[in-house]
Amino acid sequence: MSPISSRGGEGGEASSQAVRRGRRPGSGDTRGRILASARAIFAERGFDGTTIRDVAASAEVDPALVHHYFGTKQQLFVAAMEFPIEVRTVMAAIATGPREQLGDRIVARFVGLWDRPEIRPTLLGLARSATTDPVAAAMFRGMLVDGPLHAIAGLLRTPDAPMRATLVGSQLVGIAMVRYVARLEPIASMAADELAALVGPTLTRYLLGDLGAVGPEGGQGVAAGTAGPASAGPVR
Amino acid sequence: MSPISSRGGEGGEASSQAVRRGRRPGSGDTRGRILASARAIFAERGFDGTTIRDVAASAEVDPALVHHYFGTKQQLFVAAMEFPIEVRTVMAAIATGPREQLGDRIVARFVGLWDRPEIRPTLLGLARSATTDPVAAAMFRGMLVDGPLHAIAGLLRTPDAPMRATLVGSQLVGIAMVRYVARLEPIASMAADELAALVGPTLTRYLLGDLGAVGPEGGQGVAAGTAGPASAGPVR
DNA sequence: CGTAGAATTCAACGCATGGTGAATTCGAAT
DNA sequence: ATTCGAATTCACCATGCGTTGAATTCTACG
Repeated sequence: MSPISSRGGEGGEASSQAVRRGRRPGSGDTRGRILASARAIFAERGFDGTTIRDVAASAEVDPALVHHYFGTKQQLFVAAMEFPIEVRTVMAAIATGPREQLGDRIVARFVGLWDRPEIRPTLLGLARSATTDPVAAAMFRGMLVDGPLHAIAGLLRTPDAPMRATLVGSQLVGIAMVRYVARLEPIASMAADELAALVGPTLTRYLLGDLGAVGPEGGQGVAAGTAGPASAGPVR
Repeated sequence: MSPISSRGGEGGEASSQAVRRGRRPGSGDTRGRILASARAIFAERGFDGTTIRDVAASAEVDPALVHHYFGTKQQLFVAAMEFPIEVRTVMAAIATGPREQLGDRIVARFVGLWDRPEIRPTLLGLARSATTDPVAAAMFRGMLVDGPLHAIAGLLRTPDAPMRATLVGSQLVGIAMVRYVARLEPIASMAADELAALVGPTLTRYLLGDLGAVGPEGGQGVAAGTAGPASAGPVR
């Protein structure tokens, strides 16, 4: 398609600085450009749908250079999808405030993360690839479940904490899928705080509410008495 | 790997009925076997991760035969992921019963569908592929959103029905992802009715509850008063 | 200036993939 | 028995992919 690589070499034309090879003259942060391109394309098409050649083209670079910097495609993916989230800070912000709005704060932080343009491609790429690629699945899981959700579960003292945390995870994943992957209206275009007001109570109930006497056999989940946490009052 | 296609032809051994070609002797429903294999592999690896050769091998058939029956790979996908859900019946079952358990019934039906072994591969395949493939996305959307969700929204008479329905969709998608795709415990192994009891109230609130005075401009969403539909009760 | 090393590209290998067209074999109708 | 069409396979093609190794060009340091 593109006439770029038509390196015919016909005719004389020896010294008219035909093609550039070897190291580039000025050229700033090439490595960074590759990484950015990779992030964008992974976000758009997922792991399988992304080709190293596309990444290279988008970064205006030879495919071999991609390998030179980041070895295999999987390693490139890992490098591109890695980002620094200050889990500690976020958790602290979530834990602070009236408890009947715990869920609202979680949703707000969650959506707030996705709405940050430097972060969204990463999360999108992970989400798009996690359904297929095991590495992506592990990263996504480690980023949502083993991180914040585990921490949240730690805040609760009840034995059914894992279940509550997983319920929260399910609603969060659903929001991410509907709002950012599928882009279903009106949720896709909704303001963050509005969404938080709508979905927050769900999470609050999952975490602190009375989920009803459950328990398949022996009822280990009932332990929490009437409400959940043995501490003062669950929901206010 | 498999020594099957080692058609060496060494030595004499001319007439010992060497290799089978052409039409097979007895052979029942080959087309159906191909379809079943396709469904299983699509469910496991998604659209991108599935190769026609794998499907053919799993059905013990030549790859060309797959093309013979179902043209392109996309068409095979569409054929394999199609299934008859009696949306009408399901909807009727959902609409019948006490309205404060509307959500429970929805969750129960939803999970009930996923738990049926003939149907799960289809839904899994769609879910695994929808994040990447546009065709799969359209099918998934048409199956969940344009089908039941739209119908549910129709039951409500309020102007914010689409929003309520999409919220329901988000929680359902989240459950599907956590329970069937990611297989996170304890939700993955939970009994259907137990899950329904936990998540049902969320959906009931999304559909009928007072979601708080919302509205970016002009608060149109309040219409539902305290509980929701003002009519005698579309939900019985 | 000279030179080492990093950055960058070229050219290609090997492989797997989706797809095609002709050939072969069987079942069923004539 | 012959014939016709469906079922099934073979042998390919063209393409695109991830990856590699050697070559080239620039920068930085002595």
